Amino acid sequence: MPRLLPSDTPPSRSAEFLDPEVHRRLEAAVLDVFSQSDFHRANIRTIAKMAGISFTTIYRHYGSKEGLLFSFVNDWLRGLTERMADHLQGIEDLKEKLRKFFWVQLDYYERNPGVGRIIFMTVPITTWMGDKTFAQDKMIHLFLDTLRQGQAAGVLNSRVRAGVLVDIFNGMVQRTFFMWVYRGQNESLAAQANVLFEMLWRAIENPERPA
Amino acid sequence: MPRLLPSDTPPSRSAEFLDPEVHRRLEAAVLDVFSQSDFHRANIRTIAKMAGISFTTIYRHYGSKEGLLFSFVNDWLRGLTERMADHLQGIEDLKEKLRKFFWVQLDYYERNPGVGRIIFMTVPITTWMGDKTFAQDKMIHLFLDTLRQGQAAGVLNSRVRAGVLVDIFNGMVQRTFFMWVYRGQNESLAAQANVLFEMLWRAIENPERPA
Amino acid sequence: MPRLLPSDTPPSRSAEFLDPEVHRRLEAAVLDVFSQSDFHRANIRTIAKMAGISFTTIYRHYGSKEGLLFSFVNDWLRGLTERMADHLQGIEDLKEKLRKFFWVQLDYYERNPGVGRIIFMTVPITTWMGDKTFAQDKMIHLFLDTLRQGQAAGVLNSRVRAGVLVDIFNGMVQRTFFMWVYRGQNESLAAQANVLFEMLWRAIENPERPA
Amino acid sequence: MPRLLPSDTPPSRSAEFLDPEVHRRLEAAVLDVFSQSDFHRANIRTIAKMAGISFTTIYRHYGSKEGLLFSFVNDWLRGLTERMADHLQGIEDLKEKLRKFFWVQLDYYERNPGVGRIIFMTVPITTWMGDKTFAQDKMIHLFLDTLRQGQAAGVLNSRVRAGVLVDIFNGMVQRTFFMWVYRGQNESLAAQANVLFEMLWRAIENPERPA
DNA sequence: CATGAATGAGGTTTCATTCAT
DNA sequence: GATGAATGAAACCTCATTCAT
Repeated sequence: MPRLLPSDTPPSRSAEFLDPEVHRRLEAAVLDVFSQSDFHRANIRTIAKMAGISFTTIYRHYGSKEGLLFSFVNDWLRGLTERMADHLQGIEDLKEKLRKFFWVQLDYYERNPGVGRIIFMTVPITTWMGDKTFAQDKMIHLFLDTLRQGQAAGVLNSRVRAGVLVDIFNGMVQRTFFMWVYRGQNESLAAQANVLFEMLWRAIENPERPA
Repeated sequence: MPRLLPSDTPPSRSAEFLDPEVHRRLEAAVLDVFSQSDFHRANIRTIAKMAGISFTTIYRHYGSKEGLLFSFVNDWLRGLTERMADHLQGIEDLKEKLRKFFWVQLDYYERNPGVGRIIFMTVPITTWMGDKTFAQDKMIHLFLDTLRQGQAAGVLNSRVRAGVLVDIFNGMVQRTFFMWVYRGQNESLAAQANVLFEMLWRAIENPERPA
Repeated sequence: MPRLLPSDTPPSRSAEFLDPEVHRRLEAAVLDVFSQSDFHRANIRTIAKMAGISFTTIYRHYGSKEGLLFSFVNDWLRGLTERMADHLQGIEDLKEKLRKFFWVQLDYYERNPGVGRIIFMTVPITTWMGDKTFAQDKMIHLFLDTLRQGQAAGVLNSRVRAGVLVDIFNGMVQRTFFMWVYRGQNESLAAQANVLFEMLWRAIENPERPA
Repeated sequence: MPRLLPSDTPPSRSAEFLDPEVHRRLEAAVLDVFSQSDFHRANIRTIAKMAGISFTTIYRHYGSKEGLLFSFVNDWLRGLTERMADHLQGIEDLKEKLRKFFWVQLDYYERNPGVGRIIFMTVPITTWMGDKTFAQDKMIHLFLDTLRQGQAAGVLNSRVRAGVLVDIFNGMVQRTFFMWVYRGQNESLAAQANVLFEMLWRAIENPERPA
């Protein structure tokens, strides 16, 4: 069964030696605090107290407030990426692949709204740009390859770079998640995946392709 | 000719009585500092020095760091909204209207990349949610009405709420702007408007409509 | 009839040209604010508002917060001095003179507790030392002469400088006033004058004098 | 030998955990700054610099400018009280007890003129009234009891409350100290104790007592 | 190693005082 | 001359980060 919860994945970076139980408590605290308050309002001492450790310990393991957040976000996104890879297995059809790609993301953020809030809402994008691993997002690269193949095969619109197709996808994920939160998280997010994906698909498919 | 530069629009809030020249310098400083650094790194004292005024004066007029930023962003967005209204005049065709809507935004942010950086990149979305005027964005409401009419007329996809169409539009604007900056602001942003809009259009148009 | 109320005396310094009615309101405000709060907590803007004038006007007339206070305290003390001179007239006996001297002060501060609070309680002594007129207190000089005559005549203790006798007198006035306020201003201050003065008298009279 | 210098007594309040050496430097700085300038002119940052610590540390330990001053004044006065208790031991005669009481104070303030300046000159009395420990001055209470016993025994004037006798004493101490400073701290203050005390004694002794 | 104390930066607030109208 | 805006200083407060034990 695929990994869903962040704590199922081992910590990255220097956190290797943090006691697993402590690591779990710290993760919960990070998720809670950073998802509830803007990055600059989030207080490391509060996080430390919630995790039952001293804030100095956090510093020794993660170096800085950003380091702490980046480490956990990487864990979380790795979890998402692994699940994505797992889900994409055995799907041959490009459209179905992309549909799945879209659905897995919405489903993940619906199950982990705190993670979504952190990535899309409480932390400014420029902060992510300071994270080296941000640019190396494996998921994106896998996705890009798929899209390029689709363009080469004439299925997808090839008038634009594949990156643009990614942008459309991601813009949709981000905006959809944000508005879902903004409007109160009422309906299911994943349940909207199909109708949204169909629109997305029409956006990126090759308009000249013979139907 | 339409208003393009932020300073062309009168200040909002309590800034009414700030000397126009000082207001212009302050605007330049706010634009500079907030677009270069994350919100929490932006330093009010630096802004005051750049604007050649005392930082107490800023506080008396704007009340807080957020107040300062919100005030100018409101000015800027009002400028964008006015320009938008100006440009949309006389366009009857729905598709052309939406195309214009998309283009004006990309063009605006290309000309005012600092404003775009502030709105989309350096300030977390949750901070904007604290701004009362954020939700009252007139531009969005105008846009929503147009989209609803399009749905009613069977031109646009009516399986989703009009809000979703807005989300797709805005997600595209935001993501496109961000990636444009991220990739170095090389090509013209507005120049991509048409090809991107065509994709957008296919995403939102009514798929069952007889062609 | 002797001058009792501060406003009966004309303003000093540069305040000559302040409208008499404004001057009266300003005096009331100064008395109120400086007697209720420590010097550094007293707020010039509050005073100005209470007096119905702009704080800038105060600055033009009095130059500074200290200048404002000094000016009125001088007016008030001049009133006390004049009344003192008035009362001492026609008293030949040294002891009766000193008794009167003591009584007039207690009586004055009982009637003008705000003035007493300002002089003895809310303003640090060092602040008074910055007031040129402080050292030139005419009342003290008149008093000193009287005491010196008493020493020369063998009536008062001449083992100490006359200044010391003044200190004992003033220390008693100040401490008595302060404790009267501290204990709630219950009994009459002037009513205690006689019993206190008798003690004072025994302190300063020449112990070797044949009874 | 009795404790004389302020730093010989342990710190009060939250300062328990301040490094002793730092505490000593801070005490010196507080003594210096607050004795030279009026309370409202005293600058915490200057004090911090002089003490070689960060001004945040001062705030964490003392909470406010007043808290800082109150803490040290309490230390100092505790030192005086202890020395007083030490000196009064073994004195049976009331007059000698009071003489000692007077002398110890003058001697203390002569050795610690900065403390005297702070208590009597640079800080307004009303500020002390905000200090809870001000009213609980143990020294005063010890003294009061002694005076009451003297009144009961018919040695001291019992026409006035014992509190009045304290007032006379304290008024004399305060005024004597102030004028000593005002006149340039030339002669020894303690050396004047005896002649002043004899005057004081005549003021408070029972005038009807058979000699 | 883990911890709490100290630090420095900077947001916020209040005011006496000065500037410009 | 009278006024309000602007200034600069400093108290106050919080926090990320570093230091020392």
